[in-house]
Amino acid sequence: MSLRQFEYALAVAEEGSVTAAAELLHVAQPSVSQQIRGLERELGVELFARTPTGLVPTAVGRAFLREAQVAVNAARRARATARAGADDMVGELVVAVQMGFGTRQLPAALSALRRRFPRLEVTVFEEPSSAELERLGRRDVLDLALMAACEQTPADAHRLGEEEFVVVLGAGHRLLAADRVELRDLEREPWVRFDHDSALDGVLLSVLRDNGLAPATVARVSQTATAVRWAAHGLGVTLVPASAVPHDHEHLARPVLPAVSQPVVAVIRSGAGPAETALLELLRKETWSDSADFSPVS
Amino acid sequence: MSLRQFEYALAVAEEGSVTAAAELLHVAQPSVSQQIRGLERELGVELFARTPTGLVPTAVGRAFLREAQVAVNAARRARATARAGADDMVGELVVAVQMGFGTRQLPAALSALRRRFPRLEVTVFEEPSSAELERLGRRDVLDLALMAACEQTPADAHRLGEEEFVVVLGAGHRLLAADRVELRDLEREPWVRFDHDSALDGVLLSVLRDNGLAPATVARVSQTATAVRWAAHGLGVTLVPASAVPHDHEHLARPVLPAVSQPVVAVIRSGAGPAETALLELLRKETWSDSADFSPVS
DNA sequence: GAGCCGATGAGCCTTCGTCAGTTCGAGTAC
DNA sequence: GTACTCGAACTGACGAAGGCTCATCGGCTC
Repeated sequence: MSLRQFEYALAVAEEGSVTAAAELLHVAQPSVSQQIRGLERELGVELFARTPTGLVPTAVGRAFLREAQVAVNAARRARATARAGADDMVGELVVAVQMGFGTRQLPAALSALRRRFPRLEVTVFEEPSSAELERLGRRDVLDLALMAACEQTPADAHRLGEEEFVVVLGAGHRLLAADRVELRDLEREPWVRFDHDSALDGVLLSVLRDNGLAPATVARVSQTATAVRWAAHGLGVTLVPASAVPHDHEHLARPVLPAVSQPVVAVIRSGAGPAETALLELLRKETWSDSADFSPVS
Repeated sequence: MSLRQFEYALAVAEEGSVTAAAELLHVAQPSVSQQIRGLERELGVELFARTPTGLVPTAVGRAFLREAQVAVNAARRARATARAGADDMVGELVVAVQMGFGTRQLPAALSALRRRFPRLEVTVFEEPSSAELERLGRRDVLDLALMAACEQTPADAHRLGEEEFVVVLGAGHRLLAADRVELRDLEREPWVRFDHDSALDGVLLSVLRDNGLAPATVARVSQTATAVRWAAHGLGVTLVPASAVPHDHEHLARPVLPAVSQPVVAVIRSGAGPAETALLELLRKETWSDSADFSPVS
């Protein structure tokens, strides 16, 4: 697969035909046709249905093209970033956070950090997958990564505590009467889940499987704030790290039985400066694993 | 640029040398060296510094590699999505939302939609840029897109209303005493901004420029929930669509003078089914442009 | 001096493009 | 109903460009 193939396929989807796409791309029509065929052959699926008037994306083609668009956009940003030069990077702290983790702890630590380093500038990436964070960390392109520990976590990772998972229910939900929710009581509930292959969706699948359950999916989202908001609206229930629940939704969140939690670690860049090490210390000082807060309130 | 070059560069960053990366990639060492050189030549920048013991990413190289990793990850997901087949797509509604827009309206509309179509499953993408949403819409890979109107908005877009922007201040901030905030009073404030090239960052820059101001950047984030939370913590101030502010943070939000707002439109897929058209009608019924809510509360 | 590293040049193989032509389906005229 | 035309995608041949390996060189460290 190549970016060229992605660009050709996206052009075909947009223009509706190979011929029109070829004109747009300033290549001959057989070139586009061959690239599309080659891509379909490599993947073993039909991305487009052939009609007498042109090509139409299939359902799997559309799903594919959404990701292809992400790849092409990232490549364009990569080029723009490189061309803009390194001037933007001076004095910057680059932090990546696994989605939903440290949602309260990180801003508190950064506030304190800013008092020590008033000119500091922070860029934060919120990643869906701890595997991707591990990869970014290994490639030394981050200053600090905050993630759930997993089998690829390097030995020099700094353990911060535990992040407890809670289920968020809709306002008026019958299970809000109890302090905690038994997982089996969620058997027939529809779920607001996270994107395919994301770590948070993996946690949900793993937890449900261990309790002999299967999720009925009502929605897939990419951000924890969205999942919590949609669950609060009653679209379904969702399982998220406790710190991802805003204060005004805490009354809709309940710990689950059996309890679900994950160890949280920070990985700091080799050769890190004073700001990174100070942030690490400030994160250590934060409170982790605060499930005791999730009792019913008046 | 190609995915192959991205993979080679990421491998070099991870392994620390061309030779080790070549072994990992099962190609000869000159192949990796040439690909890296070709990439640097094409971009006109040095992504790696040469040392006697190997290559080390430069600051611009690290920024580049972060985006390269996003591209490679998206390509991997594209392949996995295609190979998994179309079975996952049956009965699914794919919605893309421009970051920060319709944050309250969409879940309310989806709740009502679910009452009419109980088996409906929704996937939502939250995109940073209206240009990317336009592109996805033109490529017919979405069922419904919700975004700020711009010059590329197609003529058949459905106008829903206005999204008013508000500034979020830290608890105890001096400007909270007033009903509204004059932009010029924010002259020396540090800003929690959004990612480079994102639409929300574009709005901020445009608004400040029009008022003769320049932002002092304290942080860059990708999600509106994060920006609001960090502003509430006092890390800086942030400018977001009003609907992105959760209820428990409304007391920290103020409309700005001169007022900032953007028209919100929905674009529906050609040949859309009953669920899509019903969602559109439900979105029309929601309340847009609710800045009157943002007065001080006891 | 030995070993490790990246870079260079030559040669070979693969990929991508164009060109010419073919096939197929839809629409139109008779 | 048949024949013709048009527009589209696909196929095969050929040439150019890209990517790979192999051999080698230069620089640095120990």
